[in-house]
Amino acid sequence: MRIGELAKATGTTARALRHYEQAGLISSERAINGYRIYQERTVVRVRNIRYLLAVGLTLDDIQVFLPCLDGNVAAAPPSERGLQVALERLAVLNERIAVQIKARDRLDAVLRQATSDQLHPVT
Amino acid sequence: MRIGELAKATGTTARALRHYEQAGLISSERAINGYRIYQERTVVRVRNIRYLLAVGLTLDDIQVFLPCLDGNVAAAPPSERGLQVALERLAVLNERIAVQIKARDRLDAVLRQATSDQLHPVT
DNA sequence: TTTGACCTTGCCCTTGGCGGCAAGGTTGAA
DNA sequence: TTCAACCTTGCCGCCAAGGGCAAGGTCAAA
Repeated sequence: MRIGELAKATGTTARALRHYEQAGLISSERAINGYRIYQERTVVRVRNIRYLLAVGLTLDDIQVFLPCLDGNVAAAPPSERGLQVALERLAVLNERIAVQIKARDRLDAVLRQATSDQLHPVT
Repeated sequence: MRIGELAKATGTTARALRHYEQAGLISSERAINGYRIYQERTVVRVRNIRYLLAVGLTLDDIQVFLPCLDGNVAAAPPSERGLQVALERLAVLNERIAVQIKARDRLDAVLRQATSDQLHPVT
């Protein structure tokens, strides 16, 4: 299949697929005219990539999952290192979330005070 | 006071202060030699800017808070529009947090399954 | 034959808050 | 005098995952 077809099959864009290729996550053969030709299993591969992206990993992280990208990622976990990376990423995510919740709460507090000031202005 | 002094007083850098000035958040007079000269109250102003940044606003958002940046931002809330912007920003923050929590939970689920697979390998 | 859909590489742009560097002027102190 | 520490403007880089465009090649159908 060609890049446009793969894009449609995976709900992404040709641009993104070239990006994944440049990142070393997928590969392709070339037709005589230079067009990229993908194998059927690349569909699964790309879907797994998208899944891991949606899960909060980066393209760089996903490198580690390469060996198992053609199967069911959610069911067939990767190597030790894959787990390690995923754990680290989980920690990063949790950290980020915590920071943003703190910010949210502070902003919330400011607003609460602001509106209460409006209701009960300081005379 | 000059820029370096202000930077130290507010725990930031000269580079950041020039950035805030370019964003129209602070202003300065110039000495004969071209050096920026700040008033004392700019210290409070910059601290307020930093506070609002930490709270999750952008420099652009903070524009709206300009009229009250010299007082206690947390205690003296801004105009209607300031509140509006803050509310919108709060919504954005909440949205972002929700998305990341979803991602976190999915990654968590993957890992949970992965480690349970290791504990109870499929024979 | 010519249109139009598809493909190629390459390169700049986006968001945000600065960091860092170049290349130069200013000043107080040793 | 000359050095170090300060300051100036201006501009590129960064991080991430692509978007978008230019300029061109390819191919099937009408």
